[in-house]
Amino acid sequence: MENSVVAGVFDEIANILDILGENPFRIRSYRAAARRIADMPESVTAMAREGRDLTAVPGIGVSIAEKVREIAATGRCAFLADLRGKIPRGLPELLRIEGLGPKKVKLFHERLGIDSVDRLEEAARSGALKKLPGMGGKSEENLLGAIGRYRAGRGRFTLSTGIEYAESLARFLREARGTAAIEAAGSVRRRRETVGDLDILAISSDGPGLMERFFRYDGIEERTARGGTKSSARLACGLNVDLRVLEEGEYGAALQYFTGSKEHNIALRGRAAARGLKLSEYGVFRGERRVAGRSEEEVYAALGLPVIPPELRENRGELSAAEQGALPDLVELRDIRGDLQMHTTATDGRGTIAEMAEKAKKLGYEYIAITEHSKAVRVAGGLDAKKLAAHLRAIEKAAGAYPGLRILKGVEVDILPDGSLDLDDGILAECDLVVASVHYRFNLPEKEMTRRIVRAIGNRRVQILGHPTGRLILERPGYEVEMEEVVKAAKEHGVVLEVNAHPSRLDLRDTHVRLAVERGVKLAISTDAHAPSQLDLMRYGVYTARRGWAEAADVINTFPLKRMLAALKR
DNA sequence: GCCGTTTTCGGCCCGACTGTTTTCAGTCG
Repeated sequence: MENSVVAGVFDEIANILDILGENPFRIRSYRAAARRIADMPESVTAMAREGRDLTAVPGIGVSIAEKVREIAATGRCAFLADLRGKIPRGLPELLRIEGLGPKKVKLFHERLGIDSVDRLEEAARSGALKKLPGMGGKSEENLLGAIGRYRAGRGRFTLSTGIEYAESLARFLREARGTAAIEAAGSVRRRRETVGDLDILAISSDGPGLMERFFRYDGIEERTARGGTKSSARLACGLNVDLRVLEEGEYGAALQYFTGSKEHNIALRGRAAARGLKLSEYGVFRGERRVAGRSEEEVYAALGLPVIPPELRENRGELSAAEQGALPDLVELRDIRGDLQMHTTATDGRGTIAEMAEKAKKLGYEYIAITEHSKAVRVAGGLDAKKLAAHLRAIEKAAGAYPGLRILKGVEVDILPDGSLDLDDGILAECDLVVASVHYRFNLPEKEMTRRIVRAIGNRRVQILGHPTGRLILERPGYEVEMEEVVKAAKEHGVVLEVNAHPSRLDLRDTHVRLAVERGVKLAISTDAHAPSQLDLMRYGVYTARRGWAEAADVINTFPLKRMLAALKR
């Protein structure tokens, strides 16, 4: 069973306990455990079945370990079933509406019998809500807006959307007079796969002027707050942006604080407290005196640590690694020497071989691989053996025009439902590079899907496993597969796992990258480009690899050609 | 519910903002 499912159980428990008005610390424990489990690279139910000690996992104690074992054994959780009976089915969903927390959900239900988004909207429209204590016309109005946004599913955005707006806003604001620093913090800076909003921090000698300019930004739809140090707005795309103007002496502390993650900050604050210090967004304090805050270097140094790269700040062991001087030397975009998955007009790509090669040259690459779909992918016009053979010759011919760039003759062959490949051995043997991927029959039971992929990995022609879970961020979850088994098989057969750099895929995801790195399995960061411009998406794959603690040595397309080819051998 | 070089009991991060108040509750990050 996927960890996200187990995490979902504990999140739901937390939500219901929250509405019931339970002890907030007990609720926090369930949420912390849920988050911890979702982040674990190993399958927690598998650990339970193997009889391993789950209480060794931080955040999991006797009670939650017991529930995990129950879920692993029976697929259900009696405690949750019991809780569900205590409140109407629709209440937990209401918590997902912006500005609505457990107290109000409870109040609305007790006083007006509201148990669904529809009934909530009705009550808001009829003016019934504003008569309740603590509510008023403004609250009602805001709630209606939030319901609309919730319905539009505008909650989160892909990292690329977040980064594009963050960079555009920063460029725009940098032009304001008196702006000394401008930077996006938050999940964008940590390069999380999705972002909920933007936190932009600034130092300015003219705060009001900067706020003024902020509200003149083109994409702004609505001003939602305006204060001396903080203003907020919602962009037309639905993204919320906070702009904070800070003093020089607190900028580093604020950058650290607003970059998060929350979990990293909590751990860091605990570390501060243990040293008789207090850490807040205003600095590191000993008593009343600020001892650090100007820069992140200063803040971390005051706590006896080197600066931790933002991508690692998830409280997944980065603090102890930093303490021991064992932080990884993370892979960087400039380490990348080539791109090992892309498509051309021969199938569903929108660039010719020559156009892809031109773009690769501009990026300074030493090599690329053209990896066309195989015939099972009908919608993409996948190639059969005969057409692929012709295409391989076309690649050879085109390659002559690019002496400094090695163009590998590749294929992205489909993994059929039984784990066999869509093309036979003869034609695969003619390719320099075989990437194998799943493109249909996603709904196999986990065991079968795992068998399917593991069998493909066992095929001696396969060198890279493409987008290993098949997910599309914010659109569909990946297929159910035991990643532990996949990584194990990859290790055994010397198969490389792809980190697909497309912002909607980022697959392997960060926690799976970490698992692969820990097990010594090599990675390839590939854009899967379907147009020349998409070769620029490489940065997102690098971010994801960094979030998984990958170093250049873990990523084969940071190697020079000869060494890269050697790494593909199996 | 979790956790422990001060604790196996008694803590658990902490401050800003909003909308409602007449000193604060709820939500958010």
